[in-house]
Amino acid sequence: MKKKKSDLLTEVELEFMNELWALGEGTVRDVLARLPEERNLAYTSAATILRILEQKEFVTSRKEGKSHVYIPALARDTYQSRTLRDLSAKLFDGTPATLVARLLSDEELTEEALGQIRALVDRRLKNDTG
Amino acid sequence: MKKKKSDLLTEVELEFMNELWALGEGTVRDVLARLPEERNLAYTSAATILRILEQKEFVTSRKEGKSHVYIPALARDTYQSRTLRDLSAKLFDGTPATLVARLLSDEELTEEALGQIRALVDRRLKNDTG
DNA sequence: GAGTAAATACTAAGGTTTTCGTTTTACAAA
DNA sequence: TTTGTAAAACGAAAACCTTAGTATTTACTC
Repeated sequence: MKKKKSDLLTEVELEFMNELWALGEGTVRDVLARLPEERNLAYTSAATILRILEQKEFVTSRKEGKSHVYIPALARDTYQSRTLRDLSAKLFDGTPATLVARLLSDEELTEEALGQIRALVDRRLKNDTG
Repeated sequence: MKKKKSDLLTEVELEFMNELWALGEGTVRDVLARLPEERNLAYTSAATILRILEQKEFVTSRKEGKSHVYIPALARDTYQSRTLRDLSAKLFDGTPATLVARLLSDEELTEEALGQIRALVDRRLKNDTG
């Protein structure tokens, strides 16, 4: 029983997954096209990263013409939750309230964001009765 | 202008910083003693990690007897904020409300945690008027 | 079926992280 | 002053991440 490798994406893997999530699915070229101009990544590098993502089972692929089309194997939501749980455990003593407290204490938080957050909490509390 | 160097702690670095934050300050042996039994890390490994943390300026140190005492160079709060800003940018489209939404959607969130979060938001909103 | 353009597979270099053995240094005890 | 012990400094191996060049395969065209 070898225990799992961390379940979390590396920096570049996340960069690619974000594009795939935005696209729904896509080829190497599709993903590459979405990266910022100044990124200047070789086609083969992009192909390697997607191959690794497939190997790690973050994406699947199907053959279409001569290309592979890559499809996220987990939803962005799911990965967001996983990341937050991990972060909460490692840096916030496992108490999500501390995490929110820190987020709220950020000076740069806009009024709008604050309002949205309050609405979210209210809604969640309402739906919870029962 | 090579600069860069993401400002963020690696996995093991964070593990060590957490112990230093809890201790206030400490020697290699102090930190090592706080790690879980099964961690089984060699003294020299721990010393190396602290040396790296010092080199990256996450900690400072002073000499005391024959040992070095390591002191966090940034507060945990500060690092928590930094991490959340980074995560928000990379995985939540830069909108903290999305992050909170995901956090709230976690099934395992307790009633207590939920209440605490609401209280935090309320307090923040009150203090903001004016 | 052969040629060709595009895609994938293979491989590897260079960087960082994690780990620890060996050597050097500093303090203290005899 | 010599010697013993604990810590620090050094160096380096192993694992993993990022990038990309070269080789091979694929599928479409004539």
